[in-house]
Amino acid sequence: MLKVYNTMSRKKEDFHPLEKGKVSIYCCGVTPYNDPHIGNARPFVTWDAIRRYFAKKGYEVKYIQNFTDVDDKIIAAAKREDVTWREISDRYIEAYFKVMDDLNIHHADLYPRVSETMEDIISMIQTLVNKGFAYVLGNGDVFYDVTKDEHYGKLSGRKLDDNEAGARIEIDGRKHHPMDFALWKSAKPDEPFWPSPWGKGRPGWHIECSAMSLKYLGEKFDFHGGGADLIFPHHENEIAQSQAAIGDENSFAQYWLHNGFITIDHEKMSKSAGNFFTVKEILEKYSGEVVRFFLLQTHYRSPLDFSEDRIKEAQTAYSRLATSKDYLFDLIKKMDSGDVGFGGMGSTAITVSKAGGLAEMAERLLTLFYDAMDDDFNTSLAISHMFELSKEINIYYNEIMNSGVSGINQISESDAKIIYRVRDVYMEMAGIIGIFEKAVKAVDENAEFKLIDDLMEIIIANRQAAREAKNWAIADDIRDKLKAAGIILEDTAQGVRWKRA
RNA sequence: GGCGAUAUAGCCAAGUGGUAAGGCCGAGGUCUGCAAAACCUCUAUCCCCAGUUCGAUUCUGGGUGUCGCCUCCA
Repeated sequence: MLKVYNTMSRKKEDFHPLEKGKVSIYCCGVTPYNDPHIGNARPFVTWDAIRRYFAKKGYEVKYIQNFTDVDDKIIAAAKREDVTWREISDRYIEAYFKVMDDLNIHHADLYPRVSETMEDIISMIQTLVNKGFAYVLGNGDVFYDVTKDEHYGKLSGRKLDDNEAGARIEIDGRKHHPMDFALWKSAKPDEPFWPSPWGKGRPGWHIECSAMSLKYLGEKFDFHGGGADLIFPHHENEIAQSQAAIGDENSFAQYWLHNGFITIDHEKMSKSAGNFFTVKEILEKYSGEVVRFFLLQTHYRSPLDFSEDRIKEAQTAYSRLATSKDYLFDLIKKMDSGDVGFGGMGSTAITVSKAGGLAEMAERLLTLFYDAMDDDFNTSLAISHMFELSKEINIYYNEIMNSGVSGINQISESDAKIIYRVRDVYMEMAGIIGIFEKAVKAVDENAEFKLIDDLMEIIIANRQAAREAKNWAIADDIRDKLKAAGIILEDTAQGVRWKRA
């Protein structure tokens, strides 16, 4: 049974989908006004792993993620650069996709934008006004009236009176209650605007997510997610306005999931504080898969400190897993190309299966992997099971490579089947974590990679000749130069392996 | 001030009422022309105090530390 931690109840709950076999997810997206930073990446990587997991379990997943493309910060950026707000939002939406693609993040089923959802937003505000949950000021501003909402504060656990004490914001005297929030803002000069029953203006923050999720997922859907800082006020307000508009306090999202923050030197990273790393700059030194792996090595709700040391560590750990993957594919490549002489029926009978234990281990670890994911998507624990399988694969690989006089010629047919199965298990785990996709694809589908593959064979063969002549200077020189070029050679008792750094 | 998290080895990080996964780093070893990779061995009693219990790191209460939200923020 899948359990998820629901912020609403502050505990883990059994997950029951609203509709059998289907999962609907709304994840708060970004306001596209600058390059996404590593903190932005966390929720999207998290949700990507979650939806991959649901898909793997056979659910039909519907995943919606918005772009808040009408916003103060976008307008401000546009003014700074003397371009239109749309240029800014288009530019950074593009930047968003570029970076997320590098992180192997599957695209959402839909990326609604505020600017394209205006009618729905306006009609929702109208409903709230009609029902008496919102009031219109003389200048055309519309506010949500929190005092009309007896359930207000149920997600964040806040009471209306508690919030005033330490609030450092200047209270807008036109509001009926300090916690009232804007649904519609009348346009100031030089600002983009849309016509509405209350005059020219644009939506306030919060209402867009309500309108979009209801439009595309209906009055009830399974998950709503985002960063922990969105709990209040953003999600609180979404709940308030949505449930008020629908008239059902059990409507809207059923499970609220919030990821923890990324910190830099244990301080919260934030754009305003200036202590942030964009994903782009991290990707200059580390692959998207490593960044992704780094994020998933910690449970999504825990805080996560980012630093050069941490990401380096993740890269080393990732390489370890990748080595086992390479071992498996190496074995299979040899088997498929006929380098492996199968023992045939006669010799199979006298060959003790070396892979038997591995097969058992793989199945057990796969089960544990799923158990971990079932426990509130514990990718950290799930990955640890992958490491255990990795070790078993390495042991088997070394054993089989060291067993024959001429390398691997000891694989019985039954063991071969096991190797394929272990490959599938290992790649299934990797597929949920979302790693080993670029490299695998590259070899299969990329002609240039095939070429490099062939070239490497030539280089290695020549270097081997030098080694046989004990010309270590040339052999080492070739290895050093390849390393400088980004290719690592490993001389083993069973032959030479190469991989990209 | 209100609300909410969290405290596990040198570092990172899971987890359980019955003496603690995994990763990184470090030490020694196997293999090896060297290097690398891989493998083997070694490295914790879980912030403090009190309580519940046969037994708590795991539950309860208190304390302390750290972090976050209450203002745009993933």
